[in-house]
Amino acid sequence: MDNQPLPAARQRLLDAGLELLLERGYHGVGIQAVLDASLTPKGSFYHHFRDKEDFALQVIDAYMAGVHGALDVSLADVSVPPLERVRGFFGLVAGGYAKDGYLGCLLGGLGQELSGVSPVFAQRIDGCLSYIADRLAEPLDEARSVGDLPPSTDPKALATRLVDCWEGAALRSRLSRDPAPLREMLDFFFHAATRE
Amino acid sequence: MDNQPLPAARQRLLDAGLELLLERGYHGVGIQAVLDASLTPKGSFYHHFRDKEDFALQVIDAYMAGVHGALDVSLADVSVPPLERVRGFFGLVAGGYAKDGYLGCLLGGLGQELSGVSPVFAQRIDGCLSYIADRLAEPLDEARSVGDLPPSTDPKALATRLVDCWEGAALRSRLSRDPAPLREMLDFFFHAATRE
DNA sequence: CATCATCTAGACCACTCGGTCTAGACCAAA
DNA sequence: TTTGGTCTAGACCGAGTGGTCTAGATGATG
Repeated sequence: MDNQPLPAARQRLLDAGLELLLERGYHGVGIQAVLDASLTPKGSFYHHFRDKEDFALQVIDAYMAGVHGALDVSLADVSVPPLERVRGFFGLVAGGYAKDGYLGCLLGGLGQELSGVSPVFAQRIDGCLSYIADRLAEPLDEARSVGDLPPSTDPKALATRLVDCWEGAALRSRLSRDPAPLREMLDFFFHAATRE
Repeated sequence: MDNQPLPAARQRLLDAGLELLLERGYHGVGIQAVLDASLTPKGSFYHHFRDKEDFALQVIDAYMAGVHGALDVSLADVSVPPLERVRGFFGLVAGGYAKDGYLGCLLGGLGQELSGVSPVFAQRIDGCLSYIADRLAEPLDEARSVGDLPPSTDPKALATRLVDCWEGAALRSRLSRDPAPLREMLDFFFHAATRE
């Protein structure tokens, strides 16, 4: 059902929306701006999306598709030590941030802006972050098994902490348009987590 | 010069703005909503503030005045061990979050929403976070001196990491309207930082 | 060709936005 | 009492918003 190639206009709108929402936020982007950026008339927009909220939620889905890909790529190679697989994931993500000029993470941006008034967005984005933590918990558990993390480690809790702290570092990176907070946060985190 | 009591209307507007901006964000709050919430006519608003941007920046100043107060209160008592002073600060901040129903931190909220398009807000908010880290670096340095932190600790870097990770936990707390991410993040952080 | 659903095209609408403007209330000083 | 600055009061404005509507282009199928 989803295997047919996406209509061109729909894909153009999602691509433009991803870029614009990351830069300007939900209320900072008018539908007209998305239309202009993607050279698409308004009729097409409302054919493919129910309204602006539906559009933004589908942009989040598109963003998460990229995250899923990065997770699959990073965590698949079991010949790499588990902690390095986790770091590799964040390396891929940071590489994505670089392409946008270090505007941080769409989940953090929309989450901050909308979660005060929209339970729909709040739950959706909270679920996305939980999903990432769940995926990361597996290699962390493996790392504990092979002795790369202390036996007292709770992999799920550690993964949640890692994702949360990453979002904080992503905010700081966005404020300063600088990748340094991301790398420094990972250095601290892995240094700290491996001690006990 | 600043010692005279603030005009009542100005204070009412700032109070209402703080609450509304935290909940709905910059573009989610119209000036009319601030006027309605503070029972103030529009003429007063534009008498006291140049425009909406100026207003939001002054709301940030008001927010930071509270942070300064919390820092002063928490860090002053040298009879308390330095690491407990730092934790005490975050305890006060978390208590403030509780009063709003765990909507997180205004700096994180406005920072995410506006830093993509407004260098003014980006630099202002980055400066606020840096200031907090600077203040926290002092007790962390003291903790290192008395042996509560490893000698290899870089107090300024550790303080910056702490503030960044706190902002990430505050986002998560906002998404779920739950204080747990805040406490868990602090537990992890202090456990980790005190190991070598 | 004829039919019909899908998608493009953009004019149009009601409404809200940030911001301006004028009028007047209030009060201290002359 | 008159003056003049500060602050309140809200009508008003142009621009832009999200969303609707009708018309037509397109393309697969009978």
